Amino acid sequence: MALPKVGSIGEYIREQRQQAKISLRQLAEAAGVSNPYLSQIERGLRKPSAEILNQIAKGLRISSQVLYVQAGLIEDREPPSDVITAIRADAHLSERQRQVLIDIYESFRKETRAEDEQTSQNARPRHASDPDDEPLPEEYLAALEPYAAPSSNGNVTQETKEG
Amino acid sequence: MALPKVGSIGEYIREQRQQAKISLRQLAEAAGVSNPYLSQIERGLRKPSAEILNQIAKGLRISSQVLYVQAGLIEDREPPSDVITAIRADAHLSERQRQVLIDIYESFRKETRAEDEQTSQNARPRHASDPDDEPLPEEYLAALEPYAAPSSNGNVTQETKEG
DNA sequence: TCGCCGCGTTTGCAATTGCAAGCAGCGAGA
DNA sequence: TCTCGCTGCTTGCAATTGCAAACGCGGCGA
Repeated sequence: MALPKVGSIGEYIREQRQQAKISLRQLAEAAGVSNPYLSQIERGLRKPSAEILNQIAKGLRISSQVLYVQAGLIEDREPPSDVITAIRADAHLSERQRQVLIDIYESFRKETRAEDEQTSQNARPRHASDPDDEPLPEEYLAALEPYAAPSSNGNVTQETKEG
Repeated sequence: MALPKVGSIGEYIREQRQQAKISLRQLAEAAGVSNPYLSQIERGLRKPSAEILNQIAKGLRISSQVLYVQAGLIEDREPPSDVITAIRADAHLSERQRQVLIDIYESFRKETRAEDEQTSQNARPRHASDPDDEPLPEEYLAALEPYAAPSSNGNVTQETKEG
């Protein structure tokens, strides 16, 4: 249902606000938005941006994702079921880390499949480049480098930093 | 502050787009936004609304949540990642492979968290006696051994995100 | 040498967001 | 009665979004 239901997001916010027994102005201040604007949002006259939505969610102490779903900004809670999807959906990982994990995983899959190549239905090729003939390049080992250190150093060194 | 890094969302989109090997115009059409607007978004000149972000996510075939987190629209205090759940649920992996993947993943998480730690006090405090802090023992490297084939090409594509 | 096509970018402009200021209604206390 | 203080709502207005049109650049075939 693509239908944004712009109105319903406002109703939902109002419901939540009244359930929390706080006034429009209180929520507005807690959320850091102006009172009139919140009023218009609740009545469906304005379509708040995600930033505002996020602040309102904070003011209401509810998950912003719930609000986003209500607003139609997130399709639905689609929990990633398989490993690769989960890795891809993990926002905590850097792009490189993601790639390393995926490639290692795929290599593992291949290794296992070679051992018992009877259960391979569930396997699904993810990339156009099927890494069938390439072992893990040293890039991956480089990514693992911090862990290859002898046990004299127990700390993890960052590979990339941004600032 | 959460330091939204509004610019980084554009870079991220551009990265994803180039990784998918599609042109700006193609993505724009797939996402249903205008080409110039997408151009401005990618260069950080415009801050796209969540609606646009959602459409771009669809065009890129990636999770919109990831984009929202990148845009700072969702606090990344998300539920503990489904990556581990997915790994544990994967019947094709051996127990040792599973352990390797999980440990690598957790180490990655730790690195990233160490970077984020300045901005969010929500990060889990880590003590030195925390058993999770151990580096990967050589056992894990042994598990990776078959892939450690020393290819003579020292070609590591190092992507510096920004300077 | 043209013309054509695709790439990303720049340039105005309509539409919209989001806010400050102000308005009307209601209950409490003097 | 008047006056606070609170509720939510209406009204302009600056700032921003998002787009259509047009631009410069480079490659390719006639």
